[in-house]
Amino acid sequence: MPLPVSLKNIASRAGITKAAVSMALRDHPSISVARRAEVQKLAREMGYRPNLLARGLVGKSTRSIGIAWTLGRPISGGIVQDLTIRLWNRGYVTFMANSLSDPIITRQILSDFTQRGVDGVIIEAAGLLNDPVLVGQLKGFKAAVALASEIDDVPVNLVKQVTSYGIRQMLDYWLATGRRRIGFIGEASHDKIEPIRQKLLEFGLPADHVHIVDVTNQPPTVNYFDHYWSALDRTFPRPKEPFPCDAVLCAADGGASALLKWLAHRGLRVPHDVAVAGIGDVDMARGTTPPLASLDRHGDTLSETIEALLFQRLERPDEPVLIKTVPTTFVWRESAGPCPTCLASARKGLPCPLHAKKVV
Amino acid sequence: MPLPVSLKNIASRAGITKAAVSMALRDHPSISVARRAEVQKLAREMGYRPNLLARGLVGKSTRSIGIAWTLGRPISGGIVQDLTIRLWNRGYVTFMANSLSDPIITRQILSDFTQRGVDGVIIEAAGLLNDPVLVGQLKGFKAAVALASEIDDVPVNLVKQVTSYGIRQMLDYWLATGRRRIGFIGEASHDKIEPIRQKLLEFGLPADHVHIVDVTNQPPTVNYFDHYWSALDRTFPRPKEPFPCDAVLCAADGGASALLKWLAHRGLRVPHDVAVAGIGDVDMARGTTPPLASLDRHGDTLSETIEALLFQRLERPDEPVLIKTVPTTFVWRESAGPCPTCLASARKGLPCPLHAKKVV
DNA sequence: ATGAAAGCGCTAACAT
DNA sequence: ATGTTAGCGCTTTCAT
Repeated sequence: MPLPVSLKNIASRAGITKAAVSMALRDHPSISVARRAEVQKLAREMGYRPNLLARGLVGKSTRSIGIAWTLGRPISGGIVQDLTIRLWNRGYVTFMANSLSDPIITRQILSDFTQRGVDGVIIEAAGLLNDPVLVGQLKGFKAAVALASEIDDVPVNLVKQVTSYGIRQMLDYWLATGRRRIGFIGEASHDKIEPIRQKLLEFGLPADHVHIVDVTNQPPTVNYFDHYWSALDRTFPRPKEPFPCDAVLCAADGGASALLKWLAHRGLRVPHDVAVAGIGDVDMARGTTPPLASLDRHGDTLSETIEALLFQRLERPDEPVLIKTVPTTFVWRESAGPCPTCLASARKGLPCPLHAKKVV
Repeated sequence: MPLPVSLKNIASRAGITKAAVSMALRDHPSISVARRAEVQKLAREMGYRPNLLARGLVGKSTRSIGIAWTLGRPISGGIVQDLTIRLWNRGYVTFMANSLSDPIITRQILSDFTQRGVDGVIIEAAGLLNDPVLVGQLKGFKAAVALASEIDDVPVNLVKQVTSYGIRQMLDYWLATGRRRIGFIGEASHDKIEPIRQKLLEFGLPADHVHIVDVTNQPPTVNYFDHYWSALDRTFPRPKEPFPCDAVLCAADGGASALLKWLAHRGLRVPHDVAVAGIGDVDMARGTTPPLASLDRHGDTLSETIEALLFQRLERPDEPVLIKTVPTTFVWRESAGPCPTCLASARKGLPCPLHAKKVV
């Protein structure tokens, strides 16, 4: 293996100082154009690769970004991958660490990132932004972007996933199609439960009409199917008792697919007896029976926005912090009930443009 | 934000050299025990955090590992997440880069990793190990581990995923249950097609009896469902023509779930007319109708093995390179055909211990 | 325009 | 035993 060639090596070969070489390579005007070309050619021939550790030590940028994320969840996983590509295309390399949604671990991660001189951090901050220490750490970076769903008044660039948006769409549809006993399975976070309550109130229904199965998804959870299935068996141990809901939102598509099976197993028909929807809109949501309605988180928009806010801050550090919102949207499929387009068309006495034969 | 405190700051406060401080903090015997305690206390009070860039520049370790992976595929994604955690627990931080399975990009990534002085690299090397330049780069790291499925004679630690193992299990089962017209959908790589051919020959069937729909999964593919569905429509445009296979293996579970739907759409029953299996064994494989048989890649074993090989090399660099293999295993579910345990029991004239009522 | 000197924060090799 | 000097590879500043 060829040992690394440094500026000093080039300098001695060229008969000048390493400082001059450094400047020549970066086209500094202090070096004559002829010299520059000469040095650059030499560097290329010798296979010079700058030591990024040394450059980062003295320079103002390490061209690296730290990402602290709760890895392992199918939904947000794609965002991280996408971000990695986007950053690489901008000439930045990514430090990745699994925050496990834990404030202590996240503090350590951010501390490590600081010690490594990253230019910026991206943090998935579900609930973490309540920790003042953590927020203080974030402010220490040249640029920081948080992905959150609730907090507003935080002194860092924020991309806010408005989960409630899609949930409201979904509830409008469910309530309009006669569903009244709404259920929720998953981590019962504020941003998911509250919009349900609100919609119920809006329709003149009691807000405590939400049946919640609070399945805390410990971060390393991969198998949502079994996780939800056992939670359902635990919560509804008696097969003879009637199921209390006529529409259930699940916080994960994998869990929703479990619910579909579980309901069938109990002799309940979807969507006739119980409507079901998930969150995440993974590809296999199309592959369940019936196809699973879901909430699209718009991961592509999310990562695009995160990238934009990060570099906005990196390039113009003095401008005030920004908050951008990205909605979720309701993706209808059969598991949720009758096709909304069919319904709308039927109301006008027309056949459905999508399902001409299936007018309801 | 508190500006970073360096060894120099501590040194001037303590009235000694920064070198002495450095040694005191690391309990070097050259420093009197009393002084060590004194300096360590001072450092703690001042909130000293070593600059890892500087330490890496001079020291022999940056306590960082680079991962070059084809991100975005649901199967291998979990491995990366798991590795990130494992490395963090060992005190290492992870550089993550998306190789997109492209040799040129991967070369750049490895080059960048070198310039940043990583202690080791982990590379998902499907097909990449044929590139001699790339292998040369790998040898330049103190430790390198490659995850591959085919290559054997490569001078780096290798974790070999033996896909063929599970495929052979599956074909034994399919051929034993009377399936003869085997199909494959996905990227028709050697390690997947060859074991199918071999098994056919073993059973005295022509090896060209494999019907291949070569769906190249460009790396950023996320939506396997639609991808496979359109490939199926393209390959079999005429609904009236009989489907040529009685058993089909799909390279991705998401794609397999599309096949299930597509077959139903064509009026074919699964598993009666056509048996179906996927690869990856994602949680939602349990949620299709019928439940989807699959190949378990044993991601946990995979990442555990990668970790072991990496640190084995890091700690004992002089020992010869190792190759460890991890099999895939066939996970039976209804989509593949009748329950193997039922079959085995029936052969002995006993009821199936798993499905007592469903003896076939 | 050109080049030499200083220093980033740290640790290993040297003195005393 | 106790601590200082030298130097990692790079860039910025200062003098010519």
